[in-house]
Amino acid sequence: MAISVRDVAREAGVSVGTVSNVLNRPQMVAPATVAKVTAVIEQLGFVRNDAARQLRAGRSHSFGLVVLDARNPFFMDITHGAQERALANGYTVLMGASDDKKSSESRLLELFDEQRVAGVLITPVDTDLSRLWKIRESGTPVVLVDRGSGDRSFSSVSVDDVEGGRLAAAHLVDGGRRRIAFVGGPLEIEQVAHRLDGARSVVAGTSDAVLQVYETTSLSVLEGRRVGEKLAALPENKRPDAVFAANDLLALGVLQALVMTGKLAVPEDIALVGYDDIAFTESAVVPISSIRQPAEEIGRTAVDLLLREAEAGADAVREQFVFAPKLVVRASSR
Amino acid sequence: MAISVRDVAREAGVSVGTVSNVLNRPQMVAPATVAKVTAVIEQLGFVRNDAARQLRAGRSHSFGLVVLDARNPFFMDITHGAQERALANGYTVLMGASDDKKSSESRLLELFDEQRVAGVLITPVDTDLSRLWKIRESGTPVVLVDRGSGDRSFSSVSVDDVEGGRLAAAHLVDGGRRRIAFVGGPLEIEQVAHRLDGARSVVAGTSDAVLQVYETTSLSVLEGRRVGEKLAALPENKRPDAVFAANDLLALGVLQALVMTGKLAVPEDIALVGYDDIAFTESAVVPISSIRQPAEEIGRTAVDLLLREAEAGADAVREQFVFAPKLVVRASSR
DNA sequence: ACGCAAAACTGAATCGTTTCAATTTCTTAG
DNA sequence: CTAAGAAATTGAAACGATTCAGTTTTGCGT
Repeated sequence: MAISVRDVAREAGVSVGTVSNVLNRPQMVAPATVAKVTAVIEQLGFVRNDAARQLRAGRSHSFGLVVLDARNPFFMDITHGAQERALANGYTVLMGASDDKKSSESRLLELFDEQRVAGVLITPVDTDLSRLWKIRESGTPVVLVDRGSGDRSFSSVSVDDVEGGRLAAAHLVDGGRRRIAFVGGPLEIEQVAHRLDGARSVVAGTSDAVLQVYETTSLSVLEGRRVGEKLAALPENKRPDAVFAANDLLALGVLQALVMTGKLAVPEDIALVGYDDIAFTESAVVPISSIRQPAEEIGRTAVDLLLREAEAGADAVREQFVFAPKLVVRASSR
Repeated sequence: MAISVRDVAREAGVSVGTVSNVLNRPQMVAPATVAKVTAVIEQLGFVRNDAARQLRAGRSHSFGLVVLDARNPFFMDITHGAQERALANGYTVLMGASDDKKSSESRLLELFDEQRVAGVLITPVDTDLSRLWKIRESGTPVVLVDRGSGDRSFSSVSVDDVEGGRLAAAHLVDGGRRRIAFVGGPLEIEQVAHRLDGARSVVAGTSDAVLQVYETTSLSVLEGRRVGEKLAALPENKRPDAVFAANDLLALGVLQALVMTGKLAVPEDIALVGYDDIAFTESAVVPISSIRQPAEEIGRTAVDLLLREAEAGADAVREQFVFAPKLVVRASSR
């Protein structure tokens, strides 16, 4: 049914080797032959069969990307950056979301393994990286995304989450807030834990501020709303005067809940700072202050590291990229 | 380097055919043999090479999905729905964004062609479907997403955009608005044109309402902001008293601009209705009324149609699914 | 015209899985 | 215990692009 190089070769009166050369190294083929073969390819509507190429090559020219949440704009931006850079280098990106579930993560890695991807970009669900070790041992480079590699055993592109937490908390404390609620979870997610650590360190450095943790089961708008409602129901003397949310979806949810109950004003009664600085924080009921991370840049850099490792082979140097987070102040904490 | 069925066969003391059978039709193999082979697979860490499978099968077990904008939550939701349904049927989804560009669309289709995808799901950039005809002729089923197939020549899953436009305009007119601005574009995008048509028909049915079109170059927050600023600068007698935006990103942008200039109140001075009902409209400065489309459902249904067509082969019946849009009223038009 | 190196081209072997006709082994009725 | 049929297993062929050692053609200096 489908046209193969063999058909093209026959029709053009050359050998399959020559057709392949026209496709892959045209400079090694006489111009006239290139023209003839190209014409036949066009005429017959020949399309390379990538499966056959990959089989022969032993590797695909795709990277696998595992993110935590495909519907979080932050990860979409990372994906976008990665895709752009990969495409520019002749690679394709297969993206999948783990939704915080180890099982989905495994399933995706399994899938990528079957595809013999040229490399894996991943924001791991937890700190257990044994699976990734195995993958790398089998010859597939791995780069950690939005997550540092504690012992530097993996290349990684991340943002200093402890510093981000510090920035957020310091901003709130400097603004006179004393009862700070940290909303985020699950705490197994390293990024969340680090942001909390950063905030804790700032609060600990004051004489009178306190920090209370409201752990969530996921980093979603819905979870944020749930916590927001709980906060709104608190008596004034127990109620926090500031909320630091571990990401913007949570912040958005908290804000929605506070605004809907109508009794509490942001930032007057409760100040609010989110994390990631996704596009939608800017147009929220009350524009939300946030900690900005260079999402697209993270994606691009991660692909760069992957390309470098793929080239260098097994003895590649691991590189750790750590971007600095930036506080963006908006009405929610002014 | 990598372990192949051959290695497994040798180690387990059986033939490659048997290993393959264990993998694909275990019920045809003696239980003891299944156990032995499975154990060896485990022990050796054998992972199927998907390229080889595909090559043999002639088709991959992936679907290709082309959306207009990967960063628009609406399309993310469609993707999510499609992915979910595909995975449940043992398929994988390759997603790519055309960003409204015919060239990117072509590039993606080319890529999918090389992968010999089992089917294509696409929201076409324009009305020229000739490329898709060719793809289908070559044996790959195609389903149009979020876009009807005028002549029913393709299976499609869409939402009645004309009706959606009508709902939005009727709501505004019923609310006493008379000078309605339609913000959206490019008008080549069929969905945008249809929404405009719907709105037009409603306005034409009144004696005194007028509709003015502000065409945008894309359906983004930035473009919305641009138009919003223009609107805000208009003298009161030329200024519309309502805006119908072709999607929520635009609506969000318009809202941002209006709120930022601080002179115009929504909905008092200008009412606003968006389209898609993405999650973020609810938490906007002023919660935005919108036309809801069942995004995930669209994705799921599209995959269903694809599966059905793939099974039926060339003589498959084309099916048109048209969902009804729903008006969701929020503060921006109350 | 001749020799020789460079350029162009050839085609069989290869990648790893699945399939299927052929063969071997197992069951069971008589 | 045997024959026939079922069940289990085998292994070579096929999928289609790429590679590379080997062969043919071209171009050039003398």
